Amino acid sequence: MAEGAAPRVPQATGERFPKAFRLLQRREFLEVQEGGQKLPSDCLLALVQRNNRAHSRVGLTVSSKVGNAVVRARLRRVLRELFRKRRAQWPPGLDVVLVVRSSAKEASFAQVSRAFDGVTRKLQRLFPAPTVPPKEPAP
RNA sequence: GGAGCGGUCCGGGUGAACGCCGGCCAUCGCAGGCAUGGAUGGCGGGAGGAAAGUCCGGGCUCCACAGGGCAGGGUGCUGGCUAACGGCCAGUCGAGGCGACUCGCAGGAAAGUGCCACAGAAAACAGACCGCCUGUCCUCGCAAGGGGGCGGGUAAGGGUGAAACGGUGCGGUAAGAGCGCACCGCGUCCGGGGUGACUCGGACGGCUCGGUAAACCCCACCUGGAGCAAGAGCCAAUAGGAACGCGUCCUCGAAAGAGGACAGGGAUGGCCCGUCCUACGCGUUCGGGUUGCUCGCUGAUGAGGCCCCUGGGCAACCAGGGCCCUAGAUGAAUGUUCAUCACCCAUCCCGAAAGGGGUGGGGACAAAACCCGGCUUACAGGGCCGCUCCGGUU
RNA sequence: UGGGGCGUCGUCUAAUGGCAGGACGUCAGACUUUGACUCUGAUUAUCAAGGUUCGAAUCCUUGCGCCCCAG
Repeated sequence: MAEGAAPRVPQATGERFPKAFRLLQRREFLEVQEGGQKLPSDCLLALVQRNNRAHSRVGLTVSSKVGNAVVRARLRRVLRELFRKRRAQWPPGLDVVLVVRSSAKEASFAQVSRAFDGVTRKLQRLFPAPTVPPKEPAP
């Protein structure tokens, strides 16, 4: 697991959402879930941990208790859309796992959007804009 | 017009912006030790009728070859279709409905075993509680007759039960009984029809044969196991990995070796047989566990779709021709916003009505994960076709 | 996604096809000045819908829910 060996990352600005901005390995999820801070917000639960990258990455966890495949897919897509649009408001250099609670089963786009903004505010408060990378990476 | 039955089709359309996934082409000494991946641009593609449940069947892959018997499992009216099936088509029988039509795990209970609680006299080689009839004895009574004891006949009647040993009627009898007769049921035989399930007709028997096999079982047929996280390949360094040879005994032989016998372990889902391989250790040789990546992986060399022609078949389906089509992810791609049209609901306005317009709201079930054939279950709203019954009008 | 297992009072568990039992709970009463302990009584269940059977928790079919294993 070479942290500095990332391939060329596309433009970090704009509203694109390539795979480089996402958590893709079970390892990475477990690492954040073990050592990250918990930020609850309505139907969402965010787990945050610093990474040593120039950008933040997000991973989504929607268990089968939330609903059937259609409901889960809709929530995933809505959250990805929100991350794509609001990514610029997030502090850089973070790995975030968003866990969807079962209360989101009936939630509309507006409700999920409100919960997502709650996560954004908490992130901004915990990691103010001139973020200094930590001296040693998390274990 | 009303009520209903069956079949079949659809599952909102168009456009715009920003994104996502993969394909082809081009560019980039962009990343990595390699396998391989990434970025940017262009062009075209991107969920369902059930994609679901995972209830069956098959392809495909590996298990060394996929064999025989037993056990186990599955199916169960008949004939056909199919790669196969527990599926489909046609028919038979049974049940339901006035009918269109629907439903049925629908073989065997006279091969054997088990079970049939409670109630009831009796629950399976029947039996006798009450009752009915009757013989004899005692007794009461003038008598008719009554009561009791000991016997015999009976299975019509009673009550119990899910079920009581053929049913109904007539005759018959002391009372009764298939004891006799008629019809029905049952069984056997004969004849006709049908490939067959079965059916039609006749004769005879004379009632002997309860239910339960989604109880064991019998009969007929089918059946090896696991599953794409199967499996195959690639890569730097360190092996504990892999392959090959060597087991014991006997005979022949000087030896090399040849032949025969036997034991142990393992694979073949279980057991037996058969077949195949040889554990440990030693020697020789080859090379790579894990991580990661690629292929498998999306099909034009398809069990593909349409049902448009031709032929066969009642049909399912088959043969030939024609046309059409096919997402490929792997923390897992389809979302957000807007415009507009069509549909449904509520409400308001115009209008005699038909209808027109405004505002607000609504649109189900459910998302590929190797592929295919079925089954089952879920589903807002709608289109089309055929048929049945009832009522009205001409 | 694939494979496997299980559903009985509020909880943990029993029940050869024949009245669903027990323990811990809960409630009420008794005992006690009160409480605890103890005693007595009550309460409450076969995941759902069909089918087989005289009769189903049990057998069959379909559905629903939960759990486990495999990266």
